[in-house]
Amino acid sequence: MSLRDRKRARTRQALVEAAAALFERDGYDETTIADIAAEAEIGTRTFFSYFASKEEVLFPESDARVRAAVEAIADRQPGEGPTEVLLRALHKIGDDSDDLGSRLAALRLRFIRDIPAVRGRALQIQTQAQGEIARHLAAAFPDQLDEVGAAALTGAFVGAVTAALQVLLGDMDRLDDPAAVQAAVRKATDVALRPWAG
Amino acid sequence: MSLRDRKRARTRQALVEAAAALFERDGYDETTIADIAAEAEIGTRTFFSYFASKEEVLFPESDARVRAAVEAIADRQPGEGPTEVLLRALHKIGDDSDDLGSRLAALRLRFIRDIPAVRGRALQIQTQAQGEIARHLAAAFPDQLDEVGAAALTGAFVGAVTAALQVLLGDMDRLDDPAAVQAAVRKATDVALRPWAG
DNA sequence: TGCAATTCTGCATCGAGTGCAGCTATCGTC
DNA sequence: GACGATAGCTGCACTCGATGCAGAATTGCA
Repeated sequence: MSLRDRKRARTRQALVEAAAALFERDGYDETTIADIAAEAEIGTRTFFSYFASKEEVLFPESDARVRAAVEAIADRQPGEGPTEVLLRALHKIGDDSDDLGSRLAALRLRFIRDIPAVRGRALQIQTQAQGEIARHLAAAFPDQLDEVGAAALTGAFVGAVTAALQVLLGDMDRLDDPAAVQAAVRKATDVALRPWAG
Repeated sequence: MSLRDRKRARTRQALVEAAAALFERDGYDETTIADIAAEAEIGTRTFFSYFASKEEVLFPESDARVRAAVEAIADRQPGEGPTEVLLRALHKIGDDSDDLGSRLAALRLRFIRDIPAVRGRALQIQTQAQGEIARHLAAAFPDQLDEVGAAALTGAFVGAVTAALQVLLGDMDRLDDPAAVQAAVRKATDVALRPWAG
């Protein structure tokens, strides 16, 4: 890893932390990109060479969950069918929401709930992730699933979990309590996926 | 209905049609709100007293589908369970996509696919609709469903249909062919809801 | 050390969206 | 039909997100 790359990674991290701090202190709308860039000690213009928009800085690891799911699909046992594999993949995602304790994760949840632009971006990321998972699932079970069937199955699972989670988190006041959020995630996956578990 | 209201409705309609015409001719990004307002012969500032954002003008009847679904839930037969009612509601929505033949509907589909901001807004509208349907469903079956369960069930159905439809429309080049789109919608609902139909 | 390739940065610009203040048109009443 | 009251329309100024561009600064490599 060259000096350039290391420096770039450090600057990126600094931007995420600066944004988190300012968002936390002043709120999302009240924080401008110029503020964030200044806090991270870079030029305003340079922000956009790290993140394409203001929302992106809230989702710096947006493909981690897809990787986890793809991994779970690849690790399938000989006897497993598509449903079991997908269930395992989603449970895995739910379990190792590694960064859930971070400041950024709490902010993200709050802003997804409160700021339309952030909610829209989150939904887009989720839709894209869902599509990629579906394609991997279809590729893993070519004789049991076509593209459309895999998308429908994945959409059903993800849609159920997301909707349940939304209700559970919707009337929670302390989104910054990792244990409570983790419990909600677990309950959502349990409730949503129960129909298929048996 | 007063003169004021009629005039307002007419202006609103004029804005939708002006936007459709300009979007069709020049594309979404290339059309400014000032253009749309000028075409509809109102001041630029006035646009925002009819639509809160540029995307909104593409979704002028965003609550029609929710109304249809709520109606279907209200019309339930004595013997029906939540699943059957919800299936009927979603099929009804899929069937009477009344405006599907319109210029605006074709544009909307294309822009949902191509323009991130529009896609984000569409996903938000869908999420909200889904939530309202779930609440009505929970209210209709208070002893069989709680809020979370109703959300999960609705999310599973809507998620499945949406994901299937996305694949089917994704590699379609003529989104302005109402028959083809209608066929895709029908196929998506069939494929996605088949697991529950039996 | 010096050259080439990236990266950073300020500047100018555009468009979306908001607050405000004044004007115009409609409504209900006399 | 005239009248204030109310709601809607409009231009203006402004903020902020986002992009293109060109020059300065930094890093990689010979």
